[in-house]
Parts: sequence; structure tokens; C-alpha cells
Amino acid sequence: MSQLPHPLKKEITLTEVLAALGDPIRLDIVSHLARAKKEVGWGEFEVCVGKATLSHHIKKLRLAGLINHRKDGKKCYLGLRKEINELYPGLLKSVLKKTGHK
Amino acid sequence: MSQLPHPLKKEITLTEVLAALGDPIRLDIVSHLARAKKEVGWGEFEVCVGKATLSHHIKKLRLAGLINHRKDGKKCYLGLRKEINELYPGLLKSVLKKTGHK
DNA sequence: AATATTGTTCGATATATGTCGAACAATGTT
DNA sequence: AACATTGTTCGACATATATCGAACAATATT
Repeated sequence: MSQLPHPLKKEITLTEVLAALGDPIRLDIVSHLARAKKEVGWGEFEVCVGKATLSHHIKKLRLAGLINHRKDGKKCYLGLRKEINELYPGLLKSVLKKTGHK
Repeated sequence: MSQLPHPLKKEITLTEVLAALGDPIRLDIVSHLARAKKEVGWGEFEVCVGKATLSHHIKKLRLAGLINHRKDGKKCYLGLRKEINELYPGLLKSVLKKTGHK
């Protein structure tokens, strides 16, 4: 189901996670995902960049281990990886407190 | 006392803070500072890069608002800015849980 | 089979970043 | 005044990053 390459939990590193979060667009995506508490369709993100760039950011989040990224039919769906909270408890919570974005 | 430029608390942004933390060397420095719970002399950091590079990283941490950086005599001293915990409660705590570095 | 939809990848470009050694500046020491 | 210490800044370089439009691939629809 998850045809795209995802890092194993043990391969996820804190610095990569933080670097992935250290970009406004990616932080927005993660914030959106966290609030949704469920998968969100690729197309539902309102960002101010083209789809090639959005694809690039989503790939970074995936390779950092922050999100799941799967394709179903001709659409893609994204969701937060729960392993992040297991690995870094409280991290997303503290980060998301400050991400306006309702 | 703090001759070097530091951002005001209101100028500190989450993405810049996260980006600053998203580098192994800078994360080490912050980890060291957090464990010390006091100022640490510039020269006391054991990093695997030259002093020009260390200076660069320290500047990034300062400009991101993470640390205080002051000069006293011919030495510099660094300390964590307490405003970070006020702005992003729990962030450093969750980050530092995973930074080995006794 | 031809077309439409949904993203990814590619090539190009501009900017940022991490790194170093050398020069510089500020201070303290002799 | 000359020297030593402590970092910063500069110039150079290599690599990474963000961005775009266009080409491509996979799937679904007609």
C-alpha cells in the first residue's frame, strides 16, 4: 500500500525531523495533517507554490519520517506517522501549539 | 553586555528555531547548554569543525533566538535564552530527551 | 484506444548553507 | 609598545535547497 519509500522507524533521526519542520510550507502541511487527525488528500493542501514544489516538500517530509504517503488509484493520501510521537514524545504537540492554521 | 545583535522575543519565529535545531552541530551545542543550565564558555565546545565554522553555527543559533551570546573581556559566553521556553513550551524538553550528550 | 487526472521526475536556475584558512579586531598580558 | 588570546569576518568553494515549467508515468474514464 505504501509504494513510495519510507524510512524505517529506526532510521528516523531527530535532526532530519527538525530540519524538515524548519520550513514554513512543510510546517503548514504537518500542522494541517495533525489537526485533521486522519489522512488528507494530496490535492487538498493550499500552498502558494506549484505542484512540483509541493511534491518536493512532501517527499522531504516522507523521507524525514514525518508522514505516510500512499497512492490509491490515481490519488495520493498523506497522514502523520504515529512513530514520531513514540520517538519524540511531545515534540509535535509543542510545535503545533504555535502553528495557527485552523 | 550583549554587544552582538540578538532578535527581540517578538521577532523569534518557529520555523527559524526549528531550522536552527535541524543541524547536528547546533543541536549538540543547544543540548550542551541545556544540560549545563548556565553559561558556557565559547571555547568549551568540543566540535569537529574549525572555529570559523563553529562561529557560524553559533551565530545562527543567536539569530534564531535560541541563545544568548555575550562577550566579556576577551572571552565569549553562551547560554540558552529562557524566552524559548516561554514561546514554545515543551519544545526544548522534547528535543533534548533524545540528544545523548552527557 | 484515446483522453483526462494526479503526481513525480527532470533540467535549469538562483539562492542558501557548511566548510575552511587567512586576515582582522578587540581585549588582555608582558 | 609588542605580543598573545579569543573569536569574527572575508573570500572561496562545494553541496544542498527551493522553485518553476515541461515531460513523463500510472491510473481511471469515455
